[in-house]
Amino acid sequence: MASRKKKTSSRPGGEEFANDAERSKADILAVATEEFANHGLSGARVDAIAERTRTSKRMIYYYFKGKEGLYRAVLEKAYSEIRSLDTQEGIEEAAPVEAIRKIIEITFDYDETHPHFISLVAVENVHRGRNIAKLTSIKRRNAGVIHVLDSILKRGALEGVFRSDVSALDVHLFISAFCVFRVSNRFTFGTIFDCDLSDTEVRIRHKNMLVEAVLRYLEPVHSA
Amino acid sequence: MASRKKKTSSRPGGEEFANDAERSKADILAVATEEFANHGLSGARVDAIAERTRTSKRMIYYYFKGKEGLYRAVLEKAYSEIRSLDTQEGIEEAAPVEAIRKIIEITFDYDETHPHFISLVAVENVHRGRNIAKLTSIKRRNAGVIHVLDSILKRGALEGVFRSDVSALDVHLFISAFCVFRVSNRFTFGTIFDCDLSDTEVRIRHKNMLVEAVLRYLEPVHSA
Amino acid sequence: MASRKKKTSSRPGGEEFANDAERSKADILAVATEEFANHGLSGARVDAIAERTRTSKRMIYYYFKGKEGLYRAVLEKAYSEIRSLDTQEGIEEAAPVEAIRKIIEITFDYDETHPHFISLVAVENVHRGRNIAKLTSIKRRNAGVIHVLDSILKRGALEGVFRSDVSALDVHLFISAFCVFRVSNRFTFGTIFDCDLSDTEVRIRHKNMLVEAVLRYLEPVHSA
Amino acid sequence: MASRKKKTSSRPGGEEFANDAERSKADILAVATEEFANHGLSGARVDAIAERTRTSKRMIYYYFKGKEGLYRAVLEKAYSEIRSLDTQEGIEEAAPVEAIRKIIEITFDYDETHPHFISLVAVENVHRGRNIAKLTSIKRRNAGVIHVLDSILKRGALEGVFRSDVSALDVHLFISAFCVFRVSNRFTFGTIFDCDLSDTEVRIRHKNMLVEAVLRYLEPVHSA
DNA sequence: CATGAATGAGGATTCATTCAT
DNA sequence: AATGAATGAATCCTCATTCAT
Repeated sequence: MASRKKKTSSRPGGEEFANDAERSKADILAVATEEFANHGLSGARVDAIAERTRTSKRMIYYYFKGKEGLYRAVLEKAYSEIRSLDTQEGIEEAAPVEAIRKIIEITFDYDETHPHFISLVAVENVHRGRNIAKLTSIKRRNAGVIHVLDSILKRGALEGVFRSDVSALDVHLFISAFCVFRVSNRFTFGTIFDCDLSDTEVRIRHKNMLVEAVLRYLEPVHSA
Repeated sequence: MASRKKKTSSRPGGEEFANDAERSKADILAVATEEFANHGLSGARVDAIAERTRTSKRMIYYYFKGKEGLYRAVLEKAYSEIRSLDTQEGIEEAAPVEAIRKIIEITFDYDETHPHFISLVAVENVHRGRNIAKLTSIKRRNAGVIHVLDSILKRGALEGVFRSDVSALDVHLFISAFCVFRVSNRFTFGTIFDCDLSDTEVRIRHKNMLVEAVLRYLEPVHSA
Repeated sequence: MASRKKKTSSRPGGEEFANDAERSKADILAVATEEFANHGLSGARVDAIAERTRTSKRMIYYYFKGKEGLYRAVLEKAYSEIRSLDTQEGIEEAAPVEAIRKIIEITFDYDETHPHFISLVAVENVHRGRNIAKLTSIKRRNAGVIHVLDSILKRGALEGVFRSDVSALDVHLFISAFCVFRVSNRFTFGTIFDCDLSDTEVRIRHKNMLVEAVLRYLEPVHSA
Repeated sequence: MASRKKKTSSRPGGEEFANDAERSKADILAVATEEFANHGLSGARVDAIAERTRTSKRMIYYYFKGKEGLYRAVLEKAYSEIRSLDTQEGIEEAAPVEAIRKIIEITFDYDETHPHFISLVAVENVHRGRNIAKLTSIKRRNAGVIHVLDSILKRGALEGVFRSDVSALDVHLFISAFCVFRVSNRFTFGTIFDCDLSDTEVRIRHKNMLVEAVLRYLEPVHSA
């Protein structure tokens, strides 16, 4: 994956690609991500992907073995690009309530700005998660959120601001459900209820709504 | 007069199909629903559908014009089968809190027991809602929930048990997001976080969680 | 396989094909036989076969599922066309020596006039008989020769004109080896030894040679 | 002077290769022999050959120009390895009958132990001997058998133990046919007649059978 | 209203080979 | 004398659809 010797690298250490091969691969992956997100696994056309690429169809097979290999690479890349919450500055140190708010906002904004990723996940679920099951790297990386959430919840419980009977996994599910659904189902929901979920005002309202809902849910049981 | 077992309808008015044509159509639709849900729009094979059917491939074209027509019919049927909340007895009359609980439980259970429907909606969203936009009947039927919710929310606000600054649409989105996500993303979520969302215990916990979260969210703003 | 209803048959009961489907299949098989015989299994091109056919490439897949299916059909047909010695008139009744002579001549002439069949068998052996193993019909049909030979050898032994210590299978192998080799290896043998095995004079000489060799071999052990 | 382990030849005159180049060539040829024998000319894959080799695919092109060049080199090597009967000690001096027996046994054993060679010859015949025709060296080398056989036959005729009306070429064909066929057609013959021609007992029986058949055939015409 | 046979157009993949160094 | 990366040109195959009855 990393560059080895080629001297076509622009600047060592920069964001640029080490060489043409890496650049080509990235080019193919970018196009393929869109195609798979917009047409599904079977609906995406290798020809169509190749045509929108700087390279040829042959290269897709050279680099990714086949359509399915490309799809898996796309899936892996999409999942790997999620900036883990672990690395987000300030979350671990912030007050529990603020940390939760921050996590929700990051999640909400990420999903909002990465509809292709959301689509890809939908596609993968239609295919019963067959491919993601084979990509063990994804598992390790993404399960990290749970630990972060867990420590915040525990801290909040100790401080008396959160109830102590909720699991991090459930909270994550709760947050994800809302953030993902808004994006994944924007077309059917928008059509049926004549609304535009991508509208800025709506987006802000929904983000606040989720924050409020989660925080209220996490509040310790009201003393009578 | 060349058909063989024409007009085998048992009794008009019963659950039975009016005739073989209707029975064949329903047969095709049932199989197609599964295939489209499990393989997506492009992934589903007309041959595969025909093979699992009592009738022949030719009939699919006869009844539904083509693959896309069949897909639309499947989509329409899936949406039409959602028992509208309007018709659910007791909801309109129940106390607001109970009505909300009831609505959530019905929604939760419906999605839980209709994964094909959830899949189909996911498929349709991958295709940007292109087809559902053409099926106006769906719009009319499904928008009904909003009215029911709206009247409950209004009633709750009047009675002082609900805050008055939330829209029915947002509450519906909130509820749907959770219920749908649990089903639509069960494979990726289950794989990444090593959990089984279809587990009975988990299901009950989640259902209660949603009820509690929504009701807490709807509570009037706490007086300081 | 047999005609069912189509009325395109020229004359019922004649050598003609029952309908277009059968005619097309036979057409494809004839061309494919040549292509597989001349280029091998991998060397034969589906496109090339289709082009020399009255039908299209698509039909090959329709009728024979794929290239391998076509190859197997070709193999089966080639083997099925060997007129079994059982049905040859006069052999069972003839004097043992004459029967053997007749069998050799029939075998020799058949192989001589069916180089494509010989080639096909060579191709199949290069592929370790993988396909013929699956065509059980061939086995049944062709093993018949052994019974005929066996009864002749037994009769000859009883009459005292043949020795009794040779098996029908070995005699068949002996005869086949010579007849097949002359055809299967005609190119390498012809090139290396600068001779033309298809020359009429040579062919006659070889046929007589084989007859004489087999009959001498079958002679009862010379009393000293 | 850029090569790494150049000129590693151990001792001139030994069995070792003169250098790495020769060793690489031999390595490629050995692998290619198997691949061409087992999959035919078109069926053999350059990639597959390269993969099983110590060197890279590029070397095949470097040394042999291309797939066909490699095939020809394989063919040439296979034919060149046949130890000419000329060099077999004792044959020319032995009594005619013994010489014939010896020749048959050598031929029989060689073919039996070199199935890849037999396969290669079959492959070459499927391709109508196109390539062998271009390899004149093969012709010179292999035609030697005929001279040896011829002198033995002549000697036998003079001594009165052989008839004088048979040509060396025909006898060679006769012997080769049996020996080659047993190996080349072992799969189809074995499958159809449910027998294993590689069985030791069968092999011995067949070898004796051929010796006896040839010698009986060569016997002077029986006086009445 | 019903159907088995046929098919054009396009889709995924593989092949032997060459390029740049 | 040696090589890893790249590729144009086929090649096999599948798909939704229509035809003829």
